[in-house]
Amino acid sequence: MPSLAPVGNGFSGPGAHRRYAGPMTVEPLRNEESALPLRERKKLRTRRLLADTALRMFLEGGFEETTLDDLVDTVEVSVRTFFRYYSSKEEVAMAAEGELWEAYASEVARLRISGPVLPLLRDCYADAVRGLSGDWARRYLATRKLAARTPALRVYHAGTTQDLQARLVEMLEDKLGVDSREDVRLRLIGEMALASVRYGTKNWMRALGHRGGADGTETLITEVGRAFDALPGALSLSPDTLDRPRRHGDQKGAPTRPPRG
Amino acid sequence: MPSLAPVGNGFSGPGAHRRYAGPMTVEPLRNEESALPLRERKKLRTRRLLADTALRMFLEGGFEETTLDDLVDTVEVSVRTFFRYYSSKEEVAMAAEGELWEAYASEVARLRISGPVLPLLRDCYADAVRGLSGDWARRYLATRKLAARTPALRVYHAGTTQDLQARLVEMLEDKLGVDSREDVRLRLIGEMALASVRYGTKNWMRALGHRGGADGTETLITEVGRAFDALPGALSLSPDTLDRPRRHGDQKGAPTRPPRG
DNA sequence: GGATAAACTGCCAGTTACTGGCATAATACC
DNA sequence: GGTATTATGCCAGTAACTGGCAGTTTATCC
Repeated sequence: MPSLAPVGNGFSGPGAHRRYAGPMTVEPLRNEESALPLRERKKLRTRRLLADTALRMFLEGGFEETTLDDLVDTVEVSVRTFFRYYSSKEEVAMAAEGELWEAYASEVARLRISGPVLPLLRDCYADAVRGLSGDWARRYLATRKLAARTPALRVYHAGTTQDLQARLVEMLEDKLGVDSREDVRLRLIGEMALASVRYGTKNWMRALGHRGGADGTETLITEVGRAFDALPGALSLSPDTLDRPRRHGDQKGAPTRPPRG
Repeated sequence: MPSLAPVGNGFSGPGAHRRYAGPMTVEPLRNEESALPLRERKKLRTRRLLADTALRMFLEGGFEETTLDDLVDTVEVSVRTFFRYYSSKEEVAMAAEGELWEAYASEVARLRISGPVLPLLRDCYADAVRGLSGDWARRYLATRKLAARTPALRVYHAGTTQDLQARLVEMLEDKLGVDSREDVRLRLIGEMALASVRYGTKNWMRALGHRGGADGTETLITEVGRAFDALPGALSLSPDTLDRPRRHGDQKGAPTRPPRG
């Protein structure tokens, strides 16, 4: 067992249990969902109601302050049932992000590689976002805002991001036929792809914070794409190559760094 | 309050409490510690005993399986006291990494920037590692091995790494006199520095896994340095630029990716 | 050296996330 | 309409963590 990449069983609901491994949030169905067995539709409804209610309550009352009992009382399911849908309080809070990660992973999975890898990964992200429902962007923005002010969710977010990255690298290994342990660049590509996603998303949040979130989807894609494209230029960053005049002089204490050993 | 960067109060022991924010593991004293007030030395001893014992017990009996009561019984302190030294079970397990992060951050803090930033960050890492005690490399290797097989610790690790990155970027902003929101490259530099650290460390662990961990310190520095230097080459990765002949043919299911929208 | 102040420690009782087991109820299948 | 499947609820339990207070140890001041 090389690692513990997220499982991703069929979809939603009662399934595996493990304590804190990668979440398995999925929800791949959007339009096809009317053609589902009645029971499945009910489960899906519960699952969404849990995520939506949780997000709303956490935003209003705070993540730590809002107890799981509060949530399940509101949704009117038992605690035990909650844990058959989500494996932790963090997971239900970050459900929207879980959907994105799943979509991204499955875009990369269907990818056939020719040409430079990094732009391909950028396009996969765009396709993934476009594949999500119209309501998604709003939920995701709210989710990330909540996470920004909640330490436990920031940690959880970092964890799922790392998991996703591991999955991407693994898939790229297969597709390119190389072992990431032999070619340094492969794993670094994974790092940089996720770095771009993180950074682009941060800019997106800031942009949408002021103007209302009209069409978040396209803005998000633009920002993340911009981050991807900025990578080569970032490598050579030095004081001399800065655009804007930097304020010289006071370096905040600490003289030039003396050698340690 | 822009974010919740780790506090890093003086050193060790009973102090702040918050639930899950950035850890504050420090232990900056090594040789000077004999010249400490008696009480401080005692605290330091307890703190180290907790970390060492925890690491040993977790490695032998598993992180989840070993309970906090087991630990405090062995060390012979009360549970309440434990939480005055470490703010979570995860933190005590990853204490060695906490020390590294603190050392890295303080190296960067004393940095005066001239020339390309990335090589400077690479050297800071080297200096930080060299500044840690001789025992440290062994503890760190054990810590990371434990984390590799423990989901909760992988998540925690991802969290602290993100926190460190945020701190680095913040410090670079100050030193360069730019706002990372205005210059994309600044934050991406942070992403890539941490990416190199992560990746280099991974290689180090693999290298030291086979041959015993003779002098881990220098090997670690070498591997991380190598990862830093490989960054520019990684950006252009494409099937054509791969060194080794890639196995063609079977792309594991999934035909060429059809456009989604 | 002894008294006062400060800091560290232990105990207790409580909250909350999370889990296994089993009985019950709802749905699918025939 | 009867039966197998599967989701749900309840119960009791564990383990991480926290606040409060009392007791003890160390620093400080005289």
